[in-house]
Amino acid sequence: VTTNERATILDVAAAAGVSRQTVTRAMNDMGGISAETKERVLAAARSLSYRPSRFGRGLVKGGKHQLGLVINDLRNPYTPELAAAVVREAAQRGWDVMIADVALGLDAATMLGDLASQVDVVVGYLGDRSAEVDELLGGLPVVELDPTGPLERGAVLIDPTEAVAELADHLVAVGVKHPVVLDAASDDGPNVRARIMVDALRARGYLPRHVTAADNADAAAAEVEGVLRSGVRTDAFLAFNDIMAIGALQGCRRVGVAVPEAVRVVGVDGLPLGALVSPTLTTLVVDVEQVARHALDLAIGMHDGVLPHAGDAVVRTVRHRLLLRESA
Amino acid sequence: VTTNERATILDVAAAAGVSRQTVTRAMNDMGGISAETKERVLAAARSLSYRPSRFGRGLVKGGKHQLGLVINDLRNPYTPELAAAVVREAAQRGWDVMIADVALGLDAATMLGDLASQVDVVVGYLGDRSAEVDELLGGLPVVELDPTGPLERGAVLIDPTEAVAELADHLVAVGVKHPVVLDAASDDGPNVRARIMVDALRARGYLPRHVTAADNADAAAAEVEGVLRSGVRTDAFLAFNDIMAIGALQGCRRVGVAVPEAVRVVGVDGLPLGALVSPTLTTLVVDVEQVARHALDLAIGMHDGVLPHAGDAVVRTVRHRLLLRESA
DNA sequence: CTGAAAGCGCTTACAG
DNA sequence: CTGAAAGCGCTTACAG
Repeated sequence: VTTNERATILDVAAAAGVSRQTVTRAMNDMGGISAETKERVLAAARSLSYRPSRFGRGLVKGGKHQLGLVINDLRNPYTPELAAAVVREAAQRGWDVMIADVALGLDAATMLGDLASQVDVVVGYLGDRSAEVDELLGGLPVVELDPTGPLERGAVLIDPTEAVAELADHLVAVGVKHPVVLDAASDDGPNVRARIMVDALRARGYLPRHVTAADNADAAAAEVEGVLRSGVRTDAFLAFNDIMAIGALQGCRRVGVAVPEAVRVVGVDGLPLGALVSPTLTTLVVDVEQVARHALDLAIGMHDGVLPHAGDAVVRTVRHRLLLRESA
Repeated sequence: VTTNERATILDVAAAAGVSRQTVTRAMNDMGGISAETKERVLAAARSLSYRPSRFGRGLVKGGKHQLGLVINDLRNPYTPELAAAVVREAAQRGWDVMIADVALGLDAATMLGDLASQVDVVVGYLGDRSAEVDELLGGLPVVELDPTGPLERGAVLIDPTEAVAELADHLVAVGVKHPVVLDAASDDGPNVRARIMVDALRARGYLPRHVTAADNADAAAAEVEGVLRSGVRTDAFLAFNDIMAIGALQGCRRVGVAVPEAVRVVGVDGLPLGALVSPTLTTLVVDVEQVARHALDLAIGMHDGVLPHAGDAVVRTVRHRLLLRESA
């Protein structure tokens, strides 16, 4: 029988002239089967391109748990750091992870709904989709990473407050007078992190400027170049993240301004990349391993019913850490 | 009935006092059900934390196809570029992708065997695991990316030959006299790509040195520093990849050697990162989108039986492209 | 609008 | 060493 359909265990059994459970024994190296029969069955399986259905098998054997990781763009250097940490942490606990990259230009709602039907829990950056997520994910345990909206479910907060305070003290100590906060442009006004920076600087007597650029190195470089050429005195840039900080480094270079001598530059994230540029980048490091650990703790806890996964939010907090390198 | 087991459709049916297919109707927004009943069922489902089994559903509905992506380390900057391209390409064709990172320190054999039972095809970097893969993956269609061993299955080759020739011509044109090939250290001797570089240089009358360092920026920087301080005349480094090239840039900086004036540096991969360093990095770009497209073509072709997936190797080739920037 | 029956593809006891 | 039966959790016709 040559059809376009995928072969099933019964097809193999028929082709080999045995029963289905003999096929199971052969396919799964189970013993209780003669070498000769086994060979015949495997040959039949091969010739039919037979592969056990993961659904049939999963239904009876249970299958491994699957975690859905929602991310925003794998090409944003921070993302793979986080994804790698989640994948590793999950693997250690015997969970598989399935990645949905929402920045793919495909319909995000469809992707999430689709993911929901494949996995047991969801972890990730929901951003402004946070609201619609509950419907799409239909009661699935969800752990939101660094949520921007209200806390309605499991969440891992990433809190820069203390590291920013430490950074501000450092800037005071090295004599910075005119810092600028270089924020990522957003429709909703200043990002929380930028506000925290501004507040910390104000608390120390500064009158920081707040400028914005698109969240990439080129735009940041252009903005920094503009600020430096504008004639307004500036001796430090606190960037929204490392990529923008690296753009700031480029901007300084173009204008011929020395970092850190004339202008100091600080990023956020702690990407390995920051150690590869020159001058090396001072930054507020996120411990992604810790983020991943908390996320998995919460997700699995909710999945197992140890933690509530509706109503009250269960929250863990990870704090940034100031890493002084050459640029500030 | 409060047990630790996961609720099934029958539990919900019982709790709501309806039949199982009424539960199906409620859960799947199917109509043919009164608003009142639906609400009662959904409430029961909620209170039992009921979620349809993906196996039960998949068995009858078929489920989306899943592609297993085997990669070596998400934190290696090239990897997420590739992974993002594969995820996007797969999403466009309606396939889900599941990632197995073999560099996780977990048992690779277990991971692969595990992956095999979850997916319909496998795509990825098998490296020296290539040999054992057939057993682990049990007849699954496999597309190997940039294989190092013999071609035994689907494969996407990434061929630098032409770009290296072009690069060598360029080096001649700009007056390079003493190029060094900076290879990634390996137990099996020089990498193929390094050999191609050496050959191309020799063909143009050079007597290139071949040095090695561990495949990371720090090791490359140290090696380059050593070469430069050794007194042996050197005016170009052809690195195994961009990360090592960026290390070479650091090495030159430490010794106080100007790039590209005194020494030229070239990488391979075409990472976005190369545009962020100073000087910007000349490199041999891999078109990861194209790699992903070919990989999916082959994988899906093999899966659908259009392409053979045993015996003859089905191969596609992607060529590097020389991208001249500041460093060479 | 609701329910009884059949079946998706597999594995796990249980017989022989 | 091999096979007949039951069942995993769901959905899809088919009746009513």
